[in-house]
Amino acid sequence: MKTVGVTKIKNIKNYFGEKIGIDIYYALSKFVYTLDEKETKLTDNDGNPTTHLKRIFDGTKGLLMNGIKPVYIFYEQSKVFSTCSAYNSQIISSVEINEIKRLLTYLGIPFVNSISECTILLKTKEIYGVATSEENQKSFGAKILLRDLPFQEKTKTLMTEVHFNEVSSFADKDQKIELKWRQPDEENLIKFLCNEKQFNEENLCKGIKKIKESLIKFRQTTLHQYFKKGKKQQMKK
DNA sequence: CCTCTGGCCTGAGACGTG
DNA sequence: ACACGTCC
DNA sequence: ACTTCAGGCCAGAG
Repeated sequence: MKTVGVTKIKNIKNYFGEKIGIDIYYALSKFVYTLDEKETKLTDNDGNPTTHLKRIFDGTKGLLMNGIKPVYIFYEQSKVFSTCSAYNSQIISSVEINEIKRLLTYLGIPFVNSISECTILLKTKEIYGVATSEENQKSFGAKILLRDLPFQEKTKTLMTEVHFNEVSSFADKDQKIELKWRQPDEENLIKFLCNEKQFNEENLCKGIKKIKESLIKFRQTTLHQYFKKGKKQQMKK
């Protein structure tokens, strides 16, 4: 499919403190697909896959370390056109989805459970843009699609935005959803990932430490961020 | 002679270690 | 730099 | 809408 939107490439540094929505299937797509193809599948002791948990933990860590605040968008996979369909020939099971929600809760990362909530977040400028497939852009109500997200903690410096004029979803003006990014719940993370899912505790704690350091960085620059936002709003007028 | 852009094609993870 | 093994 | 995304390569334009 040909891109209808206008593409802009920006340095990741420009997104510091930015809140963005991420289609959960978009976040999972590549990683789950390629890893599950391999012989060395990642599983817990019962043989249940754990690739989805590793992806979301590592990916979220990477985003936070790059200064981006994610909110994950959950929805019925059949509700929209085949999101990332080539990768997602496999349907992510509801068990895995619920495990991811549990993980996000312990991580202190917000998520919403429907496309309409995503639309509200965009309408109220609670989030800047959404990472999803181009097919879903209109129904999500996203004028800005995000690409090349830094799910890894290193190497990436550039991120792509695709701007669109049209959306097909509209939210009620009065509705508002408040998002909160909390401190990770270390105890429950260890219980869940290490005791139940056989993650290496040392590695996990290192990861949690990096997430906490990122959150401190956010707090330190709150004032700067506030100023930046004000400036942006002025420019729009 | 360049630099840049766009179209076409292709392959598909992240990270640490040696 | 590159190739390879691990991650769970 | 109905096989995606992103990066590399190369031809053609400016």
